[in-house]
Amino acid sequence: MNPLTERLRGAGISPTRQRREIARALLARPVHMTAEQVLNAARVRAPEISRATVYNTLALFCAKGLLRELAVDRDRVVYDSGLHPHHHLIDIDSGEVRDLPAGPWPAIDPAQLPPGFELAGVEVIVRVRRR
Amino acid sequence: MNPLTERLRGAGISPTRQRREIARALLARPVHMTAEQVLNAARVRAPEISRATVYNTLALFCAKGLLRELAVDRDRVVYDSGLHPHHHLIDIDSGEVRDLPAGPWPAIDPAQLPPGFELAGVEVIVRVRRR
DNA sequence: GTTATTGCAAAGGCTTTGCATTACG
DNA sequence: CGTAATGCAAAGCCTTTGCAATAAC
Repeated sequence: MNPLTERLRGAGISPTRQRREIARALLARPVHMTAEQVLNAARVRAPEISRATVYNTLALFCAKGLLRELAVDRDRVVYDSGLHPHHHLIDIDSGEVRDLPAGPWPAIDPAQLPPGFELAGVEVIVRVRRR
Repeated sequence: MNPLTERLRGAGISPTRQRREIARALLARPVHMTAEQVLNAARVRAPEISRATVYNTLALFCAKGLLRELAVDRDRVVYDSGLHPHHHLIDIDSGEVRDLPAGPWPAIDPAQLPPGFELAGVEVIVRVRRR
């Protein structure tokens, strides 16, 4: 039926009304959104949704691999629904995030890691400012 | 005289007692420290130093280019006194930060940036976990 | 009917602010 | 002396938590 609902089910997540609205805002296409933006977007169709539910759901989606959390800087966190390997270009003044193809940087060779560690992820952030 | 004091002067920073203690903790060698760690370290020799002063001073040192602020994740920020180009390896469980040589990643070609933007910095974070 | 999910409001943690006091040149 | 820096406590912001009400299966 609804592909988003199926995606939630596939990830082992009960597709409640609130979660479906959050998924609609976030998972329909690759986007970068703050928690507040997600709340506002979800409230368009589900006005009663609470901050707590948004935060719970964002953490749940991250844990299930539907989202990535991206620490833009000390006080900006965005949730990224682009699942393909990619990096980020960030306007340091506005906080706007844009995707970069993962191409320019080689993958990490796991053998180069310190002994006893395994790779959990690589994050590349290119910060720019308007000239 | 004192090389750290001279460095502060060279950066256009009045070397007050508190700032000298913060510089001693942070700038004497390349380290990664949280604001709280800086406060504790500075209080060893300047017990009256306040959180507000530490935060003010960290922001000042960053603005003057003596430090870089590194957003490890949503709730971990460290200040990095390593000034040479380098990237970071982070234990996602402990938050421990280690430097990586900048080598494996080529420098960004400024011509590749979107028009109207200039490069402000590149951050590479390799996240690992204990196996 | 049970169990999971939600909403609310309060609590939390870290950072910033306002302002009087103190140190500095 | 005049300006800049500091300390304190309060305020802020975003996020999490506790718990009763609600919805899902």
